[in-house]
Amino acid sequence: MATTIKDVAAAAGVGIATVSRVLSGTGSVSAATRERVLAAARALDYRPSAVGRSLKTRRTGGIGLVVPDVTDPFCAELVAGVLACARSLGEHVLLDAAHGDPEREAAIVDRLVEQRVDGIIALPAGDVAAWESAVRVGCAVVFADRALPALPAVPAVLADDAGGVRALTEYLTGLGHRRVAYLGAAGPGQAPGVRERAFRDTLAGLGLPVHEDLVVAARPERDSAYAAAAGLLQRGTDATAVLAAGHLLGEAAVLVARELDIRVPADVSIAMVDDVPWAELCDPPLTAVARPGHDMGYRACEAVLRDSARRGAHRPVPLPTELVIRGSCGPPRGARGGRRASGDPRGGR
Amino acid sequence: MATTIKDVAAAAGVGIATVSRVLSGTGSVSAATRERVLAAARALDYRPSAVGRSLKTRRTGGIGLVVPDVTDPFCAELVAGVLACARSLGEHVLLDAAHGDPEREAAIVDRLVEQRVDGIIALPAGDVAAWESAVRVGCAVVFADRALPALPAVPAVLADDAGGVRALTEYLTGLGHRRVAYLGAAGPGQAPGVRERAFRDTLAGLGLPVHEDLVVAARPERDSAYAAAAGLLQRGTDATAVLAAGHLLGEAAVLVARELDIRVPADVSIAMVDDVPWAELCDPPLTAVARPGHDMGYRACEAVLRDSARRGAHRPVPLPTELVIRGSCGPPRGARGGRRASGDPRGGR
DNA sequence: GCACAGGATGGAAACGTTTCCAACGTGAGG
DNA sequence: CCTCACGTTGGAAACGTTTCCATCCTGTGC
Repeated sequence: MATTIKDVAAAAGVGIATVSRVLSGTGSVSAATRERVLAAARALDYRPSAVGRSLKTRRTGGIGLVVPDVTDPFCAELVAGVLACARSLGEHVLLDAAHGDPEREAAIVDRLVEQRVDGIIALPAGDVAAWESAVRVGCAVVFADRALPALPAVPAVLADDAGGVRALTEYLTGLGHRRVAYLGAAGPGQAPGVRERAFRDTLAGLGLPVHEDLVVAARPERDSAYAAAAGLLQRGTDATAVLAAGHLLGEAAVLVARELDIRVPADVSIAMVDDVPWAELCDPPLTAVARPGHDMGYRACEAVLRDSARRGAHRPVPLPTELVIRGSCGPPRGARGGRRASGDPRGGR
Repeated sequence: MATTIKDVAAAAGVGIATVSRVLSGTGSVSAATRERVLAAARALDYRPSAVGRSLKTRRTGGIGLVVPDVTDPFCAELVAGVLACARSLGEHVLLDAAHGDPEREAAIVDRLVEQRVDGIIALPAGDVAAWESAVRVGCAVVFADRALPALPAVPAVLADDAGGVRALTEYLTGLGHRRVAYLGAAGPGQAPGVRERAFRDTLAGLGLPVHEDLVVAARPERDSAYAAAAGLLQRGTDATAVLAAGHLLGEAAVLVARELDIRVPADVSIAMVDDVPWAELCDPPLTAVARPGHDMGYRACEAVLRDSARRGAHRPVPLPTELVIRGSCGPPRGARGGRRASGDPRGGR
C-alpha cells in the first residue's frame, strides 16, 4: 500500500542503498543517478518512514512534554517555548497533561519511554517512582518550573520564585502594608513551598511579624482557591493586602473581592505571582510577578537534548522574574486618613 | 545498552515469541512460563520498544495535532479536548504550532506524515497543497474549528459560529442598538468569513441596515486587533455597540475603551465571540458567545481515529454555541431619553 | 497400545530504514 | 600494459517487534 524505499529503488532502477544515500544526502552519488532517484521519489509520492529510520538509528527525534494542564496560561507559555526550541533543533514534541495526578503521570511517562523519545521535559506532579525508573532505563529527563526534592539528580530549569515573592512582599510592605495575607500556602501536613518560605523570610528580614491567620492554605485549583479567598476576605477584611501565590489564586481573590464589593486597591490591595494575559485586562489591572514561561520551556528543551547527548552539565541558576506594577496595589486603607495601619479595625465600608 | 525482548527471552530461558506472547497477552502460555517471563522482564527493567512494534504493526498509536498557537485560550481548550480523547483511546499526541504560517504548517504536516501518525487534526492555516498531499498518501485528516473551502473532502468538526453571531446580533439589536460595529471583518480583497456573513444576514433579516463604516477589518492578532479597535472607537464614538469577532478582538476593544475612558456599557456595549476565562474577570464581565472548544477537540479526535479505520462517515452537524450574557451590554446611550445610564436592565455593575 | 487433537513453544520472516563492506568500473601514474 | 586509488553502486545485515508456521509434547478416546 504505502510506497517504500524499495519501490523507489525499483522505479529508479537502482539499489535501495543508493536511494537512501540520495535522500539522506550522505555518501556520494553521481548527479545523473541522483536526478533519477529524486524523480522516482517524487513520482511515487514517497515519504520516508521515520519509524524505519528510528529503528535503525535509535533516535526518534521526539521529545516528551508532561504538563499539569495545557489550558493553564503559564503552562501554555512554557509549552510554546518548548515547541519553539524543538522546532529550531529539528525535533517534534509529544505532549500530555497529567492534571496533577501522579498515577496518570506515571502512565504518561511509561508511554513516553516506550515511544523512545530522546528526552522528557516535565512539570512533575510527584510520582517519584516513575521518574526514577525513566532515568534508570537511560531516558534524559529535565524538570521545568518545579523540581522533585526526592530526585536531586534530575536537572531542573527553574524561575527565581523566591526572588519574585520577595520583591512583591517588599513592594507591598513598602506601600505601608503591615497585614499582608498570603493566599496559597501549603496545607497543615505539608512542607511550605519556596514561595511561602520567601514570603515568611522576607517579612522576618524586614523585622515584621507574620500573621499566621493571614497565611491561608489553598491548592492551585479553582475551587480550592475560591474557597480560600472567600474565607480570607469574608472574615472582616483585616488584611490590607493579598499576595496570591499563583494566577488561579489571584483570579479567585479578584472574583471574591468583586462579589463582596471590596474595592481594589482602596479597600484591599491584590497582587499575584504569574503575569498572565488577563492581569492587564481586569480592573484595575493586576500587579504581578512575571515568570519567564516561554524562556523556561526553551531552555528546558535545550537542556534535555544536551543531556541526551550525555553531557550532564547542570546549570542550576534560576531565571529572573520581574515585578510588573499595575494599578491593583496602593497604600493600606486609612493610611492617609490619620489611622495608622497598626490598630486598623475592621471599619471597612 | 538498552534491554530488548531478546535479553528477556534469554534471561527467562524461553524464545522471543513466547516473551512477546506473554507481554502482549495474546496466544497461550503456561502459567509457569508466564511468571518466569514476567519476572525476567521486571528484573531487567524491560520496556518494549514502540518503534519496533510500530514497524511491524504499521500503527504508531500517535495522532498529530496542528494548531495556530498553543497560548491562545481557545486553542488550548481544544488541545485539552484532543488530549482527553486520545488518552481514553490509548493514543498519544504530537503537537505543533503553525502560527498562521502556511509554510510552517506544510513543514509540520510533512513531518507528521513521516512520523506515520495514525491521523492528523488541524486548525488549518491554509496550505492546501500540504494537506492534499497528506491525504493522498493515505493519512487520515480532520479539520477542527475551521475548514478549507478548497478541500471539501476533508471532514471538519465545526462550531455553529453563524448561529452564535446571529444570537449575539439579535441580542444587541434587541437591546435597542441600531449602530452595531463589527470588529474583525475580512480585508478588502478577501471573502468575508462565516461570522461576518452571519452578522450581515442577521441585520438584513431584521430589516436593519448594515453600516459599512462600522464593519472594520482586522486579523485575529493583537496588533492588528488593537489598531482596528482604536480606529473604530476613536473616531467620535458613533457606534453604540461593538461585536468583536474573536477574543483577541474583544480584548483589544476592552483595552481601547478603557484607554479612551469610554464607559462600558454606559457609553458603548461590547460583546465578543469566544468565551475565554478572562471574560468573567474583566470589569464589567464580558458578554460572549461560548464555543465548545474542548468538545470540538474531543470529537475531532474521535473522528480522525474512526476515519483512520477507513470508514469515512462525515457528520457535518455544527456544534451548538451558547450566548453567555454578562454585564458588558446595555441599551444604547440616550435610549431612555436623557443620558441615564443607571437603571439598565442588565446592570453592568 | 495407537492415532489424533490441541496446548505450548521456538524459529524465522517481515516491517522500512541505515550503513558496512565488497565489487565494479575507470582514469591516472608508473 | 599493469596496478592502484577512488568514486559509484548494490547486497546484506542489523535495529526490535509481531506473527505465521512447524514442532514437540501430553492427554484422551478408541
